Amino acid sequence: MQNHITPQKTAPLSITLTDRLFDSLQRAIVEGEIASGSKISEPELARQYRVSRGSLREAIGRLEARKLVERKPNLGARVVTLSYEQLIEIFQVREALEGMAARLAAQNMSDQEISELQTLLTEHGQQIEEQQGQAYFQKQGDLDFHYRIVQGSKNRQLIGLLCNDLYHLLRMYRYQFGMRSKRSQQAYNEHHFLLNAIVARDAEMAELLMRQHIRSSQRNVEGVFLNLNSEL
Amino acid sequence: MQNHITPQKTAPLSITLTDRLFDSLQRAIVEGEIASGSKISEPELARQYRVSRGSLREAIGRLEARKLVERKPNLGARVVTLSYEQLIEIFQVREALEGMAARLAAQNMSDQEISELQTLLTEHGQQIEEQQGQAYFQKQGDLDFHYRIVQGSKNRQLIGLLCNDLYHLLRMYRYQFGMRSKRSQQAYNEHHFLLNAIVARDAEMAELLMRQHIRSSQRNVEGVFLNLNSEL
DNA sequence: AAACCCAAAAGTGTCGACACTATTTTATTT
DNA sequence: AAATAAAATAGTGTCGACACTTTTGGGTTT
Repeated sequence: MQNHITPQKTAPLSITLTDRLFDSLQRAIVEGEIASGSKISEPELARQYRVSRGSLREAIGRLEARKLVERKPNLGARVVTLSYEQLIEIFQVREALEGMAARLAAQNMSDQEISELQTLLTEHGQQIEEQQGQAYFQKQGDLDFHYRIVQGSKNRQLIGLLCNDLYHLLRMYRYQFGMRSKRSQQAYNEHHFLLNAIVARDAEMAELLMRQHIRSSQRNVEGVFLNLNSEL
Repeated sequence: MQNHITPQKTAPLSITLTDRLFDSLQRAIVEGEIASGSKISEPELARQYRVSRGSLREAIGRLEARKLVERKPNLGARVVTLSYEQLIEIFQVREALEGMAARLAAQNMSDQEISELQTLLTEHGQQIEEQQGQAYFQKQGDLDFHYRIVQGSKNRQLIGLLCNDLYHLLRMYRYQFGMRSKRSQQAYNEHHFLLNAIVARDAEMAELLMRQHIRSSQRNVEGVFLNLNSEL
């Protein structure tokens, strides 16, 4: 029984409701709209999003798989609570995975992709000179750069782990702790070294430099946290 | 408000149906009971397991998150098809993650845990001498050893990624391709070297040895596949 | 007033039914 | 008979309802 009054068949965007719900919720959680550590009430959220509980539960299930919420049987789901310890854990995993990604990228990126990455990095350099202090673009730029290298690894397991699982958690930390680093110039330099290694197809060196880069970023975060604590 | 009459509070057997379903399906898929690459019919499976489709769908959702099945909107879910390329990808991720795990384990394992691991390894050595060729126990032993080191890293992100995501996929390959390695003696030696590094609390060396160990295992698998192809 | 118990309310887990989409089968045209 | 179109079938996506569990609130006892 096809309804011949609905001509919007043109949009095979049959993206499922659960998908959209998942995206919305993920964004809301990452950006702190739904407070970290808060309990998630299924009936309430279902009303709020005008959606049945069934679909909502499937979306929450995915959020759980991405470690954005924790669920206990018969008790419900809570948004994860961020901790300094967990952030360090994430940095350690990133160091391992992105180090490998850089190694593989040095082997597997196409010349085309590499030259695009060079262009991107040049733009970043200009932005840093022009607008000193505006950390917003830098953060985005940093993410872009890392993102491309991960893609360049051509390892789909790796890509999935980093882009689907870890990066969202990391973005959540950035939003909620508002980490504004003053090391954009330093980070830019490190990106440059790393890219040089990739251009030279030096996999070993690429991994080394990526790991140093991430450790450096980690130390920066550690410093911020120490300062924060000393201010209390 | 302690209830001194209900001591069985210790056993919260309220494990949800979806949980059990997920476990059953995961086992069935990993062990090949549900053929790799085959389509999953929700109504059929629901009848088979005497369960409603709703619960089944939640379980399938989790399987998807663990990359054991792939789902396309309105088309349904299929068990992932294993490929040589994907197996190599998994080895690369393992090398990165378990390398880091070994590094952290060298720093964070308790003396108690280390000595237990030494005991375990000694048992493995005896088993190898006693029953040459019985690769079953060796495989299990290898998994035990790696499992403990990952736990020893004390990094919950890392533990989750390896034990919940990757290891099941890896077990699936083992079941379906029946990889029986003839290098149990070699693997045992490598485990021993690695453990020595951990005993010495040499994190750098532990990571290096773990990575070599996994690469060695990877080369073994590559060899098996090449032989397989030359036999066709 | 604090601790305990019990009933009411709210929340989660599970189910069956309906709506819409994709596939297969049947019917029609050339 | 092959190709196309239409109808029937099967499958997935979404929903509302019921069952069971946990929490809440009020009433009783010490």
